[in-house]
Amino acid sequence: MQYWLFKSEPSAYSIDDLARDSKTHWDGVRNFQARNYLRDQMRIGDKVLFYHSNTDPLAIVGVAEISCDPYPDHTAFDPNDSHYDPKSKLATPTWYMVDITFTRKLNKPITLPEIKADPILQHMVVAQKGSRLSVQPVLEEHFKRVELLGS
DNA sequence: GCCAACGTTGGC
DNA sequence: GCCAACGTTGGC
Repeated sequence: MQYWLFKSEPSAYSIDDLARDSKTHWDGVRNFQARNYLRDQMRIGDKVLFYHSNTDPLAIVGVAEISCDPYPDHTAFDPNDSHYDPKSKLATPTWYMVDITFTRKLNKPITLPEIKADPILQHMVVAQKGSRLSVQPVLEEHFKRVELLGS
């Protein structure tokens, strides 16, 4: 079982949206490194930290769980979709997605400044300068610490 | 709104 | 295969 961090701009899709929907497709990933994590390593039952980017406050705001194995991202096949990619073919899809299911909101969101100030969490990928990956691996000790600090 | 960081594209 | 140009992400 592995741990991940998913970034989302709350104006596009927030933790409250996920709480309302209970479950969602994580579509639209169009970065090869993120795709490789998603397609090759994510499995049912993996745990996800939900992070709000491009907003105030920047913070880890909740926990979710991967609730299906990876499958082709069908939005890449749809010319009318903003994530359309003509190079992704039905027989050989370029892009993949997973479903995530809401677990809970943190009682206390862990803000990016708090992450950077914490002796353990400061090593998270999301705390590194220029860290743009929208889907990142998370170490178990980091996941546990976020749960501890956020409860 | 600015811009650093980084990925992708395409000319050569 | 190099690298300049360009586009995007996302913190500040």
